[in-house]
Amino acid sequence: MHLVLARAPGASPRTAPVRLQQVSGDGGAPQERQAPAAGLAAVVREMEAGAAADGAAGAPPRWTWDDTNRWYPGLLGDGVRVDRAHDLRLAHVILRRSPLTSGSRLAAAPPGPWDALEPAPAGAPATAAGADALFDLGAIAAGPAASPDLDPVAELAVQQAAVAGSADPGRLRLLLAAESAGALVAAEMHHAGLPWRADVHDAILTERLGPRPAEGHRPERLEALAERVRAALDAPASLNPDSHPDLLKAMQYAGVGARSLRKWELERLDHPVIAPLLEYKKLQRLLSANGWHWLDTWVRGGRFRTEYLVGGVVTGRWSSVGGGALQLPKDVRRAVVADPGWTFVVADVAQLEPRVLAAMSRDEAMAAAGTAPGGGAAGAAPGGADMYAGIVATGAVPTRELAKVGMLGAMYGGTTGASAQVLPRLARAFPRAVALVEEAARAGERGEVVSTWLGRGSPRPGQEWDRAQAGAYAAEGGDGGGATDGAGGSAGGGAGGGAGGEGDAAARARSVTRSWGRFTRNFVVQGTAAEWALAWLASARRRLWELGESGGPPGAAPAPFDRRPHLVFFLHDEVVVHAPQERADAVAHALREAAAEAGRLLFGDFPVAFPLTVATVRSYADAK
DNA sequence: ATTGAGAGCGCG
DNA sequence: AAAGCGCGCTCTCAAT
Repeated sequence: MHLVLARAPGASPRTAPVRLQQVSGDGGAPQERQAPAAGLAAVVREMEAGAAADGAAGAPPRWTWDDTNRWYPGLLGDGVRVDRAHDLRLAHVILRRSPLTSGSRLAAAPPGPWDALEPAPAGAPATAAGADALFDLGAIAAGPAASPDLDPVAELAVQQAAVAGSADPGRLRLLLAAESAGALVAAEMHHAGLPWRADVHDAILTERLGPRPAEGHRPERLEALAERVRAALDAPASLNPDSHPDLLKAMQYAGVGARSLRKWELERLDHPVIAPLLEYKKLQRLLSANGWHWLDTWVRGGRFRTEYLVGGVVTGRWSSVGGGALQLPKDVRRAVVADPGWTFVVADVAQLEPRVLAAMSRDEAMAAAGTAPGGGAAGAAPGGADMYAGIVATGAVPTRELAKVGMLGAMYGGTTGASAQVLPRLARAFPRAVALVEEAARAGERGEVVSTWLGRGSPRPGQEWDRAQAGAYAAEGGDGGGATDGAGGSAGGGAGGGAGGEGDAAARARSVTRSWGRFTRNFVVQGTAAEWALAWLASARRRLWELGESGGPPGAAPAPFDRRPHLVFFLHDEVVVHAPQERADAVAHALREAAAEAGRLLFGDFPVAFPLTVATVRSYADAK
């Protein structure tokens, strides 16, 4: 049963009463009640509790709202958790683009307000500086409420019709439920925050950079390295190592022979400047990306809070804005320390993407390589913890390293080097898996849309692709026609190709075409892996809650998680759970069960394993 | 002063 | 070791 939340008209959006409209499946008129804004949490709490008390008879409502972040943070602030949700904004994006719903009224309609809806922020950033950073990036809508002409009940009906009339309602229902559960998880993780010891972080910085300098000055270790770089190049004190053009010129003058300043390129050179320069770059990176300024901006009250953008990547992966949360360097993770009496349970999936590829292509030989005892049964994770070793065991390739680069090449579209060399052997051993990614690439090259396992559609190629195709036979270089770039933003990156010579046009077209093929090739795998991860998250969230409360005094975690294990971090194929120490084993078990459930939800009884590596640690850095 | 690009590196 | 996918973020520099 869907329970649709909307603001009643009048007053300010913050204080207006809330309409709760109960939409049953039979198409009848919704039953409605109202709650004062301040009393919403109590109503929700009561309905959730009532459903739980009813047992199997009363399933909890599916809370249906325009954007989870417009409603749920306030409920969490009042200590209220909900079991299920339907996020209309996220669902709309999926249904708009899915090939499974291409004939629906939703997909046929011109872009409307639901397409224009920007994601709402989950909560106030730690500082004004943080707020500026968020809004400057423009990724987050600052407005407190969606536009009033949004009718969530009507939108829900349109969405339900699109699903019911689709080519595969079951998959779409699963996808939409998983996406919405992800939105709940994201809001809850923002609410809880990632435990962060500012004092430990500061100690890391001081140890590596020297004491925190005055504003506008380099830390002493960094300044010393800059001086060594200048000395090795015979460069004046005015040389700023952060200025690439200047540094490159100085290196040229000194005969270093560097073409760029990339790390791996510098590493192959032999010159006295290389060692201090690499060290300088490393420390400068630490300072600028995760230094004291980062600490001041993003950590408050012992927690780091970022803004997760569910579905922020076209493939369905999450992105984040604020603090570079999904790029936390390994060595900085030492500052992620569990509260006293609590611990972290860190779990990640071994080789998620190739396993997903094996399952979606129904390649039993490849799936077996991920379950065979030959695949390193030594680890704590049961069931073929190392798929690459399993591939070696089949005899397809001689070494683990080749198995790995070969599979990555197959999934990314590698055309050179070792990965291309072993591709034929992988294709012979695992014909179905390789055929699936090859077909996705060909479809993309033809300009077609491809789909994940559950039905998330890839974006259509943009104007760059169109222009390249046109340019291939007519190198006139006119102004590329206005490319209707569907709602939701484009994925196409890339350089705007200028008008070039005729001979280049064909080559450029080939390059653009193949580039899009690599994108669609990877889309089906990365996107399906993201779906598996969503299902894992959703299942883990429910199982963790069902573990119940621990005894003893509440910890530092905020309600409703103050006595409960809860998710605090998610990184594509990895989760971190913050848990009372004595619950660690139960949490680990719940995460493994959730992984198995995710596999069943997506792939039924197809025999593919998703083994986890699980570690119980005080600091995140100790997990790997 | 603000904006946009390119380069580079962190993560999966 | 460096081709091939997806991101966020910082720094500098040129253009506005």
